[in-house]
Amino acid sequence: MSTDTPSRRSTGETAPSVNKRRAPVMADVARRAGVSLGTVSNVINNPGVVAERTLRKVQDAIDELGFVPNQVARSLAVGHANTIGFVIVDLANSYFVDIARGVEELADESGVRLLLANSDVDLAKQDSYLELFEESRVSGILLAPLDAPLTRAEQIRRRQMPVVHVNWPGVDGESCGVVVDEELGGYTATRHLIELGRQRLLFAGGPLSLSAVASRLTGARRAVEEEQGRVTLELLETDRLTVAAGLAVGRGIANRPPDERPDGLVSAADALASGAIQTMIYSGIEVPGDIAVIGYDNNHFAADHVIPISTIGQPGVDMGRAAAKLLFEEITRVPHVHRTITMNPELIVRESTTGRTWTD
Amino acid sequence: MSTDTPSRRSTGETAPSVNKRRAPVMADVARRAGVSLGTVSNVINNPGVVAERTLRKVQDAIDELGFVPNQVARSLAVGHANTIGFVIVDLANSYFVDIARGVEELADESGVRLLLANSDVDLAKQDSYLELFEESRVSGILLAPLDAPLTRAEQIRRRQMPVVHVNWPGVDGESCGVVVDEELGGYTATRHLIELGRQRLLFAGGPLSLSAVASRLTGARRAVEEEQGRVTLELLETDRLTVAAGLAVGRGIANRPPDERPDGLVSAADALASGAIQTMIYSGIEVPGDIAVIGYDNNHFAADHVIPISTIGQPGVDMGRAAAKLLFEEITRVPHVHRTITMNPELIVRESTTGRTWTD
DNA sequence: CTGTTAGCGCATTCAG
DNA sequence: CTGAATGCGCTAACAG
Repeated sequence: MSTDTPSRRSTGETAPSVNKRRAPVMADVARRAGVSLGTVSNVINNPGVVAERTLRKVQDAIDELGFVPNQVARSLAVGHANTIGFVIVDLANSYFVDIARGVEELADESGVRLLLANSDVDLAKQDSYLELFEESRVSGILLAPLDAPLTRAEQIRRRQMPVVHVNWPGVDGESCGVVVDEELGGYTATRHLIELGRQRLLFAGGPLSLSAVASRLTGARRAVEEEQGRVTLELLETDRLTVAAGLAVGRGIANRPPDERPDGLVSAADALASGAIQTMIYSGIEVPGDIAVIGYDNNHFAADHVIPISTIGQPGVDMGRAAAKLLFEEITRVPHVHRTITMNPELIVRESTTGRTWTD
Repeated sequence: MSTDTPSRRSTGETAPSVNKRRAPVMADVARRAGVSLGTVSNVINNPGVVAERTLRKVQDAIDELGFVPNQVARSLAVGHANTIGFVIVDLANSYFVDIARGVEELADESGVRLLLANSDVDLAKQDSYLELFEESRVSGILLAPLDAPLTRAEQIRRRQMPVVHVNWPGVDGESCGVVVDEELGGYTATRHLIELGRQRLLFAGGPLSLSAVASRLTGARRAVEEEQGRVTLELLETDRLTVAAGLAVGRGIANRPPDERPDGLVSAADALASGAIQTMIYSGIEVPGDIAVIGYDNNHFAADHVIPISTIGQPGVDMGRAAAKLLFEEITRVPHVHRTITMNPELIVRESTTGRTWTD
């Protein structure tokens, strides 16, 4: 056995082609270690079953050759990949990144690899990635879908590939999903302001065609109705849930006569709240003195705002874990009825409602 | 040929086991269409070569069976996957999401699929995903690495797997990389304030151990030195590049006597600038009247700020495209010397330096 | 404990 | 243009 570099064949090649070093395969390792192919397979997948001495011999051969097992071949042989795929509607939204983090935690614990794909709010791309994952024979697929018919996902599910939805309830009785109780979030936010004594509330957010916004509004209305007329709720629908839209909301409020302004603002998103707060402060309105403001989403910047923003936090990481758990159940065929797990949002109280600010 | 549901065998099975519907494979399609396996393969990969009539027959069989080609088997047979992998240091940073978008654009155009993995600023995870991609025999790997030795990446590269770095220069002469000229960005930002007539500048950012921050500072110093004493530059190192740190910066400025305040603030990040602007406004300092502020990164919220923030934009999408292009060159063995592509940042002028605000 | 062998599902010759 | 045969690299029996 030659001890020189294994990367170069000693058969004087006459062909002008590049001496393209073929990646070493198991057979090469077996030959070099002087054992059979099956044994090499065992040291990789079943080390406990092979003799210490053999194991070391093979390990050395692997190291010397720089052998990297071919997952593709492995997957073909075992019939599935030890991998799950996650198609995400919008990677720019930290909420989904949190979910991905949760999924990954559980995947790690289960020794499963997680592959991500960003559909970027594009149905065609979403479908394309779903197909890629199906064709790649991943063990299962997680889908944080965009607001559109999920025919491709259903099709895939019908072909026996486990698909679990995140931030979407799933098809009743046919698939699993993990969602957060948006209505409860809207209720909780509004209730918080009411308990602080606010009585003239304004709900800002939109478009209402977004089911999340609509649910939050429903929750807000329920909280107000419970007060039997002691509290009013005004609705201001916005085009989007952005800081820019929030600036406009704040401007609108500032332009009213002081006694016609709300004393509490329920904002359907932190970005909106941020914009509103910024313009209101700029206009001399005290937050929360004159108007208490609560946001929604617990975006990263909410805590670091001039006036830290009270908000409703979504348990992204926990949702990801829950979704991954459901998926693993389906993958391992653990008997379970398809269900939708609804998680509770969390009230996070900061200065935009309670009044202590960094200036104190 | 029975026309009833293809999913159920008509051979009365006596086994109690679940009637586990095996996913249809090419052979099933071939049998159903009454052609051979090779022909089915052709209609999928080489439709032009097969007769119209045969093609339709096979297509129908595929549809009826719900056949989904097995990429794993395909990859094994052809020796590689039509896929590239992108290991991203931090998905929560929109800069990298932009890069990913650029990569995907080019991948789409090339008919290559893109798989993402989030290393989440964790070296172990970064290595783990690099291994996954190598074992999965992707065509090539893109790596936006964290600030640590890239031994695993080099190892992989040495095994003939193309690896291109993004936001990292690459190993000189051995690998390719795409970076942005941070020093030029710092220079451009500072030059902008100087051209607006500002003379007492403050550079805020840190920690300086971050090479990006250090380079931006170097650029800022160069711009000031060119003025030969007409302009001064003060340095305020921060712990982090967050809104919270920016609030502190603003507070520090506000607490000074007015005549000791800078008249221009070069902030190493938009988040920092945002915090500073918010506290300064809150304290009655005019922006940009008293102090012009420029940020860095062109984060999404910079444009939607109370006072829209002038900033230095990094061409994330273009960087992604450039990196993908380099990778494809390596994959297709287009002869090319390994090189580092340095892209130029872009000055984006908004109200925090020029003075028009939404209140006008 | 180790060696042998038969597929996994598909692409790709090469004949017909 | 179509069909039969061979192999991609590995796992999983099974036999030794």
